[in-house]
Amino acid sequence: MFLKRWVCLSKLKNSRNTVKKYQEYKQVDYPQIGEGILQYWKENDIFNKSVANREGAETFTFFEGPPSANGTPGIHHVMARTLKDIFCRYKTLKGYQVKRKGGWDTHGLPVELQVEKELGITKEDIGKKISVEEYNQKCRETVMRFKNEWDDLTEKIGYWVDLDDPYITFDSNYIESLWYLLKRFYEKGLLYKGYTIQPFSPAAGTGLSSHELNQPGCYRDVKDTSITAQFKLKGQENTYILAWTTTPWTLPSNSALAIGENLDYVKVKTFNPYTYEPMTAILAKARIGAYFNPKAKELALADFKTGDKLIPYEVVSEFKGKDMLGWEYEQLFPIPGIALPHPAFTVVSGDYVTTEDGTGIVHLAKAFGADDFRTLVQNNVPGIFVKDELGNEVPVVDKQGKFLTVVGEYLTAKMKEHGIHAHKEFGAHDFYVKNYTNDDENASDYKNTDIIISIILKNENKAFKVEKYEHSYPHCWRTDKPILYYPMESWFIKTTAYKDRLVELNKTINWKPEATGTGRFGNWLENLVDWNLSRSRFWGTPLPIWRTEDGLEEKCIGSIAELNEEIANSIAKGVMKASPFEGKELDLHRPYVDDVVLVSPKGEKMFREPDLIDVWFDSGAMPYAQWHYPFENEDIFKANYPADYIAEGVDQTRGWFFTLHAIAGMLFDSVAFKNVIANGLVLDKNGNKMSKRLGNAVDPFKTLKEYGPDALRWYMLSNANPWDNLKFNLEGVAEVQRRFFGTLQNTYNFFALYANLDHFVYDKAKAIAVNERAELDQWIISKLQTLISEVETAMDNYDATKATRAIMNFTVDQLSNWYVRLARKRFWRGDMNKDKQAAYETLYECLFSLTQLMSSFAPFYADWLYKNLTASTQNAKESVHLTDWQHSDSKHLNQDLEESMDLAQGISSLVHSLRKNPKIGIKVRQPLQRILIPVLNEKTRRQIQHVEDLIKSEVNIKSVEYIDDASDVLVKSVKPNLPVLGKKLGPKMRFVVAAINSWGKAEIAEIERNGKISVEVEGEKIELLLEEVLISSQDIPGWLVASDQGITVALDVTLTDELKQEGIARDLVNRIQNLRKDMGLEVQDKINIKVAKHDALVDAALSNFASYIQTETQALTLDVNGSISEGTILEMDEFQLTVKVEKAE
RNA sequence: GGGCUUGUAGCUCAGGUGGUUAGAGCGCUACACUGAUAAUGUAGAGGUCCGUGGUUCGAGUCCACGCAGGCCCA
Repeated sequence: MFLKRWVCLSKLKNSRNTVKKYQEYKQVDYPQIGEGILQYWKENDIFNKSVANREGAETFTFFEGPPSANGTPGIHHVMARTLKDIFCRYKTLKGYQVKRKGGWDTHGLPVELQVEKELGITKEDIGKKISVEEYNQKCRETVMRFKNEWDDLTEKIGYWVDLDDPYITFDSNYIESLWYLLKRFYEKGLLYKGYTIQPFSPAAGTGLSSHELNQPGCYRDVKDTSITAQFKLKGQENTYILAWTTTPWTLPSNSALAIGENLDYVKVKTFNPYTYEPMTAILAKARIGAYFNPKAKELALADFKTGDKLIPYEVVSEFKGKDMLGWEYEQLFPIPGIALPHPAFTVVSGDYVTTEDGTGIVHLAKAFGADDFRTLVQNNVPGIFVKDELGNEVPVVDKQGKFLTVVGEYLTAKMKEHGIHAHKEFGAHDFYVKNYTNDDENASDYKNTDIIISIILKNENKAFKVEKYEHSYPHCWRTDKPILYYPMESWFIKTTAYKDRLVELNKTINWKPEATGTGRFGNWLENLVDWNLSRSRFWGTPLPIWRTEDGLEEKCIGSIAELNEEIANSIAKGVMKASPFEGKELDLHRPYVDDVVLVSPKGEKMFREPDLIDVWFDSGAMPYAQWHYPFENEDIFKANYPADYIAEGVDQTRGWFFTLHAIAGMLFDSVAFKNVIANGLVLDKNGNKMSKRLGNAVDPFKTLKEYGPDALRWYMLSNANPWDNLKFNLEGVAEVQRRFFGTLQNTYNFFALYANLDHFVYDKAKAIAVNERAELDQWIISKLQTLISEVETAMDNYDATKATRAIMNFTVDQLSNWYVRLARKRFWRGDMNKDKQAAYETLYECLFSLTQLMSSFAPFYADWLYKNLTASTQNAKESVHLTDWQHSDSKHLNQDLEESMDLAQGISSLVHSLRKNPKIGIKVRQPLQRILIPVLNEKTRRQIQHVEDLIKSEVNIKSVEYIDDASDVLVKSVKPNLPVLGKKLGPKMRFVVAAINSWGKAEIAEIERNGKISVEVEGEKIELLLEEVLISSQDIPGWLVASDQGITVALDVTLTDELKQEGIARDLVNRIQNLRKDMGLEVQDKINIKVAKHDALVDAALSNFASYIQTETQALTLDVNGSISEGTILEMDEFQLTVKVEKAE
């Protein structure tokens, strides 16, 4: 239905015979408006024009954070994409050229996992059951599977971005740019190979991703042997630091202890509970209760006898953690051949140390914990490693989860020494750290490595407490065995080297909300660790580093040309027979790059490091790679770097936001973006995360079909700040549609209806000057100027919520509810005259301005309305999106008038409220004589007088009277001006306030007369000045009074005969209008009225107000007769009236 | 476990620098309007401002500690 109208509208422009210049709509179908306008944009190439129009203008740069098209888009993508869109549209209106290149994120684990699932394979099968070539081909197909859905959504929600020429991260040109950047890192010495502690499954022989570790059921409660070990302080007799661990097998690898600098620690004199040797223990003060029985507190140390159950203890000193820094202790397991130089075996600081459990002192083993590793690296403390056959440093536990021989021999010797017997004979190669051998744990005398270590420590006076401890520990989802944290080789970008600069650059970025920049992102930068680039996968950007087998020679390739040169060289030297790219399209992915074997300067074969790089590097490099910089488009790149604006979900803080920032800061010494909005999540209406599994996900396509794009966008922006989570509720979308779009549409229809009747067509050149228009017109125009600057300020500050709310408030409350309602009669009464023209022009100008103000947020509806309004306008722009931003015109701003109108609105509201008072109950149609307004200053009186007529007609009263100081009916009240008095009086406030509140007429008169008054408080005299109190009028004796916000109004409720007559006349008009409507008369039809005589009052009303009744009802005659045949009986409030209404011929 | 964040009416949200009676929209109740009419208006009811302690003459607002939800990281 709408489409037909749309066609009509398009024809309208060319049809000279059409009477209606402004299309009227009985109903609007918002989804169809969306579709119709989208079609119009496509046919007329509006998006491209909006960019091309600004050729040569200053650029506003936006970077698109690439989504991945391997899944269907959800409702939260509408949020993210809307947010991106609005500022680009706004800046375009403001005159900037805004190029927006779309992009696709195509690599990474999610794609690979999806393909594995679909093919029913695991990572191990790749290269065996399926070739890497086939597998990657499958990934390439999968990753763009839902591109059409994405493009469809992008268009339907009106996100203007270049979808025809997007950047794609798997593209060879894109990868070439990545290689260029990687090489720059490499040349600066910022790309290096090192270790990182990662979850590792010895049973499966593979590392595990954090994704795999977060699978449900991976963390399980298990009982492990826990030890509180004693680390003997060097040079002190029998003094031990206590440290607790749930992984005793890591104790031989201990090389430092960590404390919390601000925690309190104590030295406690006591006895070892296993050997009963006297000792001094060091632990956190807060943990005393966990290690010592309070019942033993009263016991004397001297009374202790070997074997006593209760062990006495005595705190002998107390100190802060930072006092312990640098303390040295003896190695717990002095295994022959494993010694370490200073500062090994010392106390260091760890910010993660708590007193929640353990001793408040944490044992550190560099190879087996990420925190441990980081802390020891930061403190330059070496870890326990031994050299393998190749001379590489390896941990004392191998990749099968078994202690190396050197430890195994030590442990077997200790077992013999202490006579420890187990369920089997232990050889030097039998010490598996977790039960990876599947020994029967129920076998008699079963002992695992942890238990054997415990016994040795107990016997050697090195264990203070050994017990089973239940905790949650991750397990491998494939083998069900507990995982180990184990050092794995990895390539890193040395972000720590640029930490300070990155922090500094971040301070120049405008974050919305600010806290994300200073807090979440700022803290992340402050605690920066090197960026682990390596991923052991198949589908991704290969690391362009080739190495000789001994690792002594290395090459980093920075371009395709360089690669080809090296290949040629390799072929020339006879290492390779032919290039793997010979005769086919260049593809830098695996497996082809792995087939490239280069040759080193020394003539050695060089193989590519098998790692892929973190996909976040792909997207973080988009400012450069999207333009294939530096190989192409250097000029475009330079004009569009850094970005003025980006927006993504807050979950990207450590993802895209960081990688953009790191690459820009480290290689270009620049920020990558100047303004950023980190938007929150879209939750369901109950605040739960949306998920397809739970079935609470909202389908964006369905929602668009039902509500159209504009209401959806508007709702998302206006309901809450985008950086807060949004509880998405369809009822909210419906509300926005009803309240905002519905009201606006009604206002437009009202305009169109009457404009067409009056043949009004807006012509800017002929418009009446604003200062010659009615007060009401000047007021709404002034309000409009205020609105324009509000929207502008909000948008310049990246605050779309404020902008949309301001527009909504203006449209609904000011324009529709106040302006149109009060000006209504001007539109329908009489023939075209200057006042009427001014009303049309004013309303038109407001609507027209609104189309531009709202166009960024509701691009379809705004353009549709714009086109309706400009269908008859000469030389109108094709689209509101091609217009130039209107600026707030200060000469139309009238603060005084706006204040007047506020008073009018406030006073009207008070009178309405009085009329509704149950004691009075006089409806608005019944005129009343007067209201009384106390005014304490001239300004207020003048401002009210200004809008007196409005008030009178709005609340149907005859006159407004003012009472002031001169009048003795005025009763004033006084209250303290707290902010002013508070500063002056401080604690004495209470008494002074009480005094002021007790004041009567006399005191108020005194302070008004003298400008000051003296009060006695607690025997002290205090002088109060006039400006320290607030005087208002709140009561008029004998009148019905209402007051609010400093305005007081009294209503005269006396009904004279004349007022009653007018009330009757108005009632009659009302009933006759209903009759007219029932009879199906047109607005312009004339009638004749006959009324039966009733009583003196009614008859008088009819004769006195005859002309009023006739004008209002368009009656040519009004006869009052004794009786009427076939009349209609009208139900008046208190009586019945017989009338006969006939259409006049 | 850590960092950040949110908590105000049944629901969604406003509430610069502390100030007397904490606001709006929706919903609800009542009324009005009936020539914007599948529209509209007005009024009313509805609140231990998550809790506890503290600072202050005075705390929704500032501080501390909790509780509950969320995101990210371990």
